[in-house]
Amino acid sequence: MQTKEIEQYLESHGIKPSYHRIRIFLYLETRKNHPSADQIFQDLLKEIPTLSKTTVYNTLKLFLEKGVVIEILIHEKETRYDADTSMHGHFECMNCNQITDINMDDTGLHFKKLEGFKVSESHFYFKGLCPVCLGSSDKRIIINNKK
Amino acid sequence: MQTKEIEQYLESHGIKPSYHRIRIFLYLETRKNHPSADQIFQDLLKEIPTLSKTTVYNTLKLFLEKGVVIEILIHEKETRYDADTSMHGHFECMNCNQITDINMDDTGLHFKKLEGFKVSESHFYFKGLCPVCLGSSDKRIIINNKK
DNA sequence: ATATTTGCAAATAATTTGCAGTCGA
DNA sequence: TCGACTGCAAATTATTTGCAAATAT
Repeated sequence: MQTKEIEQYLESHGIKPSYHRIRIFLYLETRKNHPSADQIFQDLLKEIPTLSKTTVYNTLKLFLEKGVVIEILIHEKETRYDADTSMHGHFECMNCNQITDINMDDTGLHFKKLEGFKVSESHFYFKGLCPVCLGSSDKRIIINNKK
Repeated sequence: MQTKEIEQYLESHGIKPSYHRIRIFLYLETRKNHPSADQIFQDLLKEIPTLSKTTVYNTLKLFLEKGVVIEILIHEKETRYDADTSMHGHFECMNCNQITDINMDDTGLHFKKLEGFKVSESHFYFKGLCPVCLGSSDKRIIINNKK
């Protein structure tokens, strides 16, 4: 997305497109790295030295309320964020902690409506070892990196 | 499960069945209420006044490592625990915060293996309103209780 | 000029850790 | 007796809050 598009996208969701908001959304949009609030803060701080962590938290909270990002509750310690709000799953590598998008069609996953419930969010995630860490010839990193 | 069975179950998973460990496992087993560490602590404190929260945390960590409980990462604030380690989903009501087990067969959910990944855990959860809160004639509680 | 956005510093809350006392085989 | 289990208190860490300063319309 271009900056112009992001402005429109945010506005269409009732978010005034301030400079910091655009930059944070752009970050999520382009990196697609499912970062924590702190990762966003640390990375953007290099480019925007005046940025404060409170603003990151404020912005993420607003984005969440307005539905332009979703929370990924996959890591015990910290919430991760995703600007892709379409239905998809996630995989967290227990070795490198990278989070990968999982296309639902690829998994063949589907489910019917839950009787009697009003479902507003559906999430699914997996944990294990990603192809990169699996393929590593040095298996020690898998053991040593254990949290 | 009887206390005797729990002792055997814990031992078979490499856990020495101390009094507190048995009581905590029994709590999870019988209530099936997907509690937080604090909920377990508060409830058991009434019956075991000498219990400390550290012991609850220690025990849950051990249970997790030994695979007799799973973590439910569905609530942003706190980790919930489940002694049912079989594959099943969860539903968190955004009104009453109750967590309900979802039988995978009921949802028709299934998925094929993820190519190239070594999957050791699969989780899925839903959020929305449960039948009880949906059926309530006083809709205000749904609005007022909003976190 | 007026409402919104930002940011510092302090507060909160879940969880972890260090360490000493206690208990059970 | 000896190592495992327990628990207090302090530390850590992610997140939130109060409020004042900066900014935008």
